Amino acid sequence: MKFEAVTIKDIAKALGISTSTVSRALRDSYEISPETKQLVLDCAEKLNYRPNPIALSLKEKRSRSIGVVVCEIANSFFSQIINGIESISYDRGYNVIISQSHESYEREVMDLRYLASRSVDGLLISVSTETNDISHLKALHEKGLPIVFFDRITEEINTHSVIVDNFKGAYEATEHLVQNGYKRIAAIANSEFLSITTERLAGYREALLSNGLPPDDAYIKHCFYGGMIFSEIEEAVNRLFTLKQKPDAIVTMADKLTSGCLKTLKRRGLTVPDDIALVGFSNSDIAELISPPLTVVRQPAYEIGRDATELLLQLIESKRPVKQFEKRTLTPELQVRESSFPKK
Amino acid sequence: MKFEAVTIKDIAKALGISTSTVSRALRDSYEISPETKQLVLDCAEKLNYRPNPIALSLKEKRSRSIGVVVCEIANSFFSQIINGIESISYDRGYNVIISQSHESYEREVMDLRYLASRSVDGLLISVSTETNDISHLKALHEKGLPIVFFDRITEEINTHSVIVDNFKGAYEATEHLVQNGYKRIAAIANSEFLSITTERLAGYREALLSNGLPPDDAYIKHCFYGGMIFSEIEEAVNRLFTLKQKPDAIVTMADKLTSGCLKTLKRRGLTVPDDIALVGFSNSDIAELISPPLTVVRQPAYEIGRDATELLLQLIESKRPVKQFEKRTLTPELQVRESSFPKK
DNA sequence: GTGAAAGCGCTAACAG
DNA sequence: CTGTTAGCGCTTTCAC
Repeated sequence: MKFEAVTIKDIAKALGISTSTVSRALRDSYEISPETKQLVLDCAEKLNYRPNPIALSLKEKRSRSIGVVVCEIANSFFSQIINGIESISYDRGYNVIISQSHESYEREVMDLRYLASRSVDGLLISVSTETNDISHLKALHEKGLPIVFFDRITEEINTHSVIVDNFKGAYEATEHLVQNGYKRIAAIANSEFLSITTERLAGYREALLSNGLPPDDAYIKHCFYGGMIFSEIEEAVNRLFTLKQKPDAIVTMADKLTSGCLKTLKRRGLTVPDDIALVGFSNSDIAELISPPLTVVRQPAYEIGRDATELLLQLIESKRPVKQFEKRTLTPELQVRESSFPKK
Repeated sequence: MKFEAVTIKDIAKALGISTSTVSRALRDSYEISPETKQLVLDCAEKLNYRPNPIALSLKEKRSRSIGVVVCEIANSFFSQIINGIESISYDRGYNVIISQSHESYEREVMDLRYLASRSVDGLLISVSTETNDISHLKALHEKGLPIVFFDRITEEINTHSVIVDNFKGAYEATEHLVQNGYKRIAAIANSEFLSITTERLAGYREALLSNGLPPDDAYIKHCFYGGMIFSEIEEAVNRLFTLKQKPDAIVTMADKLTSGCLKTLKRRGLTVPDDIALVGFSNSDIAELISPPLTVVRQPAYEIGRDATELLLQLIESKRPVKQFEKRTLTPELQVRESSFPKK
């Protein structure tokens, strides 16, 4: 059930010339006479000739496709990133093959195996929250597969990466709460080894410290599965409320955690920000429609995708091995709304 | 900058046998002696041999990839669909190449040309809101490209399609409003020629009629760009408020329109549902967190993607031309929340 | 039971 | 300026 495509051979036959002449004419080679060129071009047009990318890939030993691994497509932050990835790849004639890890290390390893078997020319990845051991990535990298990390990166592999200033994002969110009169600010983050966790918690701690509030680890909760299991977030929140000194504000360090946390607070019948304030990393387009309108740290997701793709294509298309790597850091934005209004 | 892959040739050389023997051994052909087979298998294992999918594609004249065209990835409904598409394709060893039309007809045509040039084995598409003329799709279909439509379908091409019962979804949403005491129920929909528009508006009209409320076209507004331009929705809403008899409720017929409409209502300082009630098609995971919690028609998006992919792979892998086509209709669910609470 | 050779669509080195 | 040929990795007749 597949339609027969027109090949270079058909053109050659139609014109009574050799395939190589056709090939050269199509690529506008200087060796071909203008007349022949025109003839070939016209014929190609007439027969509606389309070069077969697979044959080209086989020849050039490149697939013109890149692999993308994210935890979840149906997450505003990542779908916006994919949007950015897609826009650049499309322009440059690359396919994008998307895989989801669903925050599972095991699934991530499988995804990578799959992408490698589809011989992608390069890889864009934000590791799963479960991923601590990155030997699967190292192996690919050592074999020469160009990789660019974004969002959740690793220092263990020397290559380009694109992130936002996570420290700053969390710092500003936390300091904003302090300035609005909140004193016992808790944090809910992903697993401990994730780069975004470390960086964001560092910003959070520093903001507390420089505002004279000693950070207390009892106020920091981790979600090992990144909130893929709702009960995980629920439990983290509930735990915070068992403390003698209940928190009066929470900073959530990722999209999924932000919505999950708010959901939990509501189910507990708490009013935000009167009972407890909330600021979270979130790229939801409807943060302003939420009740209460959410104060968020919003990341330039489209730009992250775009930049990561540009860097990756640069690696892929570079003639000589790239030795200098760039860690591009974009700036997140704190969007203040009601969920963090000054404490009464 | 690409790593050299192990080929069948390397194995042959290492073992001092021919490539055809290796090929046959790997495919477990009956013609090869068990000993040779084992030898080859072991060697392949040792060298970490991976078949080159591109070479296979060239030979088999199939790419093992399918193209997907949606208006926008960063839209809950579509990202959930893609999630479903991805899960099936992954299991069956197919790549998914995603393109976005951004609700532009022109862009859709370009996407299709691109996908065709990448020689996808099949196509999953939900047409853009601008798409009225589908000759570009017809051309591909006639050439033999298997196509499955989902969500926004067309009757002009005889093939499988997967939708939800749009009539029912809109009917229930509208009737629910009527039962809660609303009398002047407006509708905001996509462009007129879209299948979802026709079907949903039919359900809306029928619900009004069978409840003794004559439908009035002045209460129906279309967004030609599907709300990709926010001002479009804003204007639609504003127009409704210029009517002598202002509406007391709105039904929005798509995700983007729902959030856009609510945003507009809020900016106008209106309270939902006291000033005006709202029910909309939406697959947002945080509909319950919105202020007020939104009554929505939720579609089984993951299942739509899953079913559409199954049907497509069925077409692709079918030995004989398929003549019988299925229009699979899933059931949407009305989730009642505050935004449509009984009129006071 | 195994090997040699052709061919998928295309490019490129080598001849004229 | 154009044609011949080989080869990318793999499968598959066709010989032996």
